[in-house]
Amino acid sequence: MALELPELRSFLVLAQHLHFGEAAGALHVTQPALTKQIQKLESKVGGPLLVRGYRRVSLTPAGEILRERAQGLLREAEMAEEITRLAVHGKAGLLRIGFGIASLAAGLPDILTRFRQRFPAVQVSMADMSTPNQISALEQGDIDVGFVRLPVEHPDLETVPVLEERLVAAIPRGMPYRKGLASLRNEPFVVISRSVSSSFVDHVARTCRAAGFSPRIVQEVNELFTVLNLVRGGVGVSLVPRSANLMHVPNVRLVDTGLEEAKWKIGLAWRKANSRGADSFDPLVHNFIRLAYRPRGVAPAVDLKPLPR
Amino acid sequence: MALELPELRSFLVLAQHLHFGEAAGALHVTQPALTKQIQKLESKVGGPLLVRGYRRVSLTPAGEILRERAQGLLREAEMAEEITRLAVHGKAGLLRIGFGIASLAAGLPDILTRFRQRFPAVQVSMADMSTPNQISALEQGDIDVGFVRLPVEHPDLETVPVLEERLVAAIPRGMPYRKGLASLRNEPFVVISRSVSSSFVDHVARTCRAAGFSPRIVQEVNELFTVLNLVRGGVGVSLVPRSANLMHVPNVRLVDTGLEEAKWKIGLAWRKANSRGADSFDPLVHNFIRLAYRPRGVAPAVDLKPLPR
DNA sequence: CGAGTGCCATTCCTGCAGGTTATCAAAATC
DNA sequence: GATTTTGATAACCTGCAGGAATGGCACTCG
Repeated sequence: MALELPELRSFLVLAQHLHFGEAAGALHVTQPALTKQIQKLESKVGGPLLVRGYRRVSLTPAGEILRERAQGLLREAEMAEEITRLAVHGKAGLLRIGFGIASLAAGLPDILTRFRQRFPAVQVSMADMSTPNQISALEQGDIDVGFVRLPVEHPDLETVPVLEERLVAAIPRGMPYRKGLASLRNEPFVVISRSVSSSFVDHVARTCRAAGFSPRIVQEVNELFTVLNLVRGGVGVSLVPRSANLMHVPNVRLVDTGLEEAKWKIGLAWRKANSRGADSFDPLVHNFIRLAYRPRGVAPAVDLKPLPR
Repeated sequence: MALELPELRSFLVLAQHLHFGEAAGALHVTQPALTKQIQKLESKVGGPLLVRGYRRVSLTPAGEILRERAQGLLREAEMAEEITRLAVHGKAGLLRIGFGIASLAAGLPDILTRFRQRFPAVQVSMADMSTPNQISALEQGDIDVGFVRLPVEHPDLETVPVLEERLVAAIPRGMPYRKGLASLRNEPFVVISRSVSSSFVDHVARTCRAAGFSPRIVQEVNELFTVLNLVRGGVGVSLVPRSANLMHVPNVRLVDTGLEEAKWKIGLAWRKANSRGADSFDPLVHNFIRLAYRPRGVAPAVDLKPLPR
C-alpha cells in the first residue's frame, strides 16, 4: 500500500501539535478520525511513528524522518499544482519563437520585454530563421509562433499583422541621391545572401525594378551589420530594413525610397487550433499574440523613430 | 482543492498509453472511472491536460508540464515510504555513538565495519568522550549508545558487556621486566591526562597498587599515541590498553602484567525503553546492540527482546 | 451516403473508505 | 478511590469512487 497525501498532511499537523485532540481540531475532523488515519499510516510503514505517553505524544526517529520527507513532498505537490494551473492559462511553460532578419530590430525586443514582464514564469526560446524556414518549423511543431513576412498562404497557419517595415537605401555619406532610388542605378549593390533570405533579396530586386533598374549585386553577406559596414567602406550601396538605423553605423545614410513597393508587412504566424493532427491551441501562443497584436488598423506595435537626417 | 497521488498515477499511465481504454486496463479500473479521475484532475488545475482527438489523445503543454512534476512527485513519495519503513525497522536514520579512549582501538572499528555493511542506509556519527561524559550525553539524548567502562549503575541506562580490555606495561626495548609490573616501581610514569579520562588514570594507579607501589607520574598527555612515543623517547614508562599494539610504535615493548586488576570490561550503554519522559526504544539502537553483542560464553546481562511489531 | 467502428463521455447504481458520536481505558493527580 | 486528561475502540452513517450499461461523436468503407 502506498502513502497518500491526506495522511501525510494529518501526520504533519499532528507532528506540530503533538496532541491528537488539538491536531484533529486544526484539521477540522474529530479525534477518532485522526487516530484512524495515523494508524493506517503506521500500518503502511510497518511500525509506530509516534509514541503515545501520558499527556505526551512524541515522534519516533522514524516519525522524524517521515516528517522531513512529508514536508518536502507536500510543498512540491503544491508547486506542481500551481505551475500546472499557470501553464493551463498560458502563464507558464516554454514558448518557442521564430524571427527573421527584420523583425529582430523592428519591434521584437520591445514585444519580448513586455511579454516577459507580464508572464515572468514563461521560458522563451528564440530561433533566428527566414520566413520559409519558420513556416516549415511551425508545421513540424519546432516553433510555436513566428515573425514572418506577410502574406502567408498556408492551410494550417493563421497570421495577424503586427509590424510594418520598408526598405530604405543605405549609402555612404556624401553620395548624391537627388533622383531618389534611381540615383543608385549604376552603383554596385551589397545584399544579404540569398541563402539567408531569398525573399528579402527578391524584395530588393523588386524595389529597384520599380525605380526603373536592376541592381548589380557585387557582394552577398550573411549579416545585416556586415552589409552596413561594407556600405560604409565604399564597397557598394544597399537596400536595408528601415530599422537598421538602430545599428548606428557611422558615415552611412539611410534614406527613404518613397516607393510603395519598398514596404512590407511583418506578421505573427501560428498553427491553427484545429489543424489536422495537431494539438489544441496553446494558450501561451494566445497570450503572446494578444500582447503583440494591438489592432489599431495596421498600426505597428512599435513606433519607429524618424530617420536621423 | 489539492492534487492527490492516485489521480497523478492515473494521469501518468494515461500519458504513457495516450489511450483511455488501455490506460484504464493497465490501472485495473474501467474506462469511465479513469475518465472521471482525469476530469477531476483537470477541474483542479482549471483546464485541459489532454486533447481528445479522433482516435488520438495527446498532452497539452500544461499536461506535459504536469507529467514531469508528477513523475518526480511519485518517485519521491515512494522513496519517503521506503526510507520510513527502513527507519521503523532500525535500518535507516542517524545513530550517534559515544566512545572512549580504549574502545576505539579495541573492537569498535570492527563493530562499526560490520554495522555499516549490514545497515548501509544508517548514518553514523561518532563522539569521542569519557565514560562519565557519555553517561550524561545519554541522559540528555545527545548520543544514542556509548561504549563505556563497566560497571555503570544508572536508573535510566541499560548496559551489556561487549569487549574486555586490560592494561599492559609499555616500556622501552631493553628495559628489564623480570619481576613483572613491580619492576617498574621506581620508573617515572607517563599517562593519559586526568582531564581526558580520570577513570583511566585511576585504573592505572589501582593496577600499580596491586603490584605493590604507587606510580610516580612525571608527564600527562592527551593522546595515547603521544604516551607511546614518550615511552619510546625514554621519558618514562606507562600502562596502556592492550590494543595499543595496533599503533606499532617501534622500540616500545608491550608486556602483560598478569594482574587481575589490570583487566576491565567495556560495555554498551543506552537509555532504557521506558525511562521517564524518554522516547520509546530506538530500533536502531536495538540493531546496533544486537550486532555488537556476541555472547561468547559470557551470559548476557540483559535479554534482548525482539522489536515490537 | 448510410452502416460500421473505435473511443471517450454520461448516467445510474452500489460498496466502502472515511467520518461522527458515544464509550472505554490507562495514567496520573487530588 | 474519585477525577481528569487523552488516546483507542465500537457502531453507525454517508458521500464519493468505481462498475456496468449506454450514448454520442468522428471518421472509414463498401
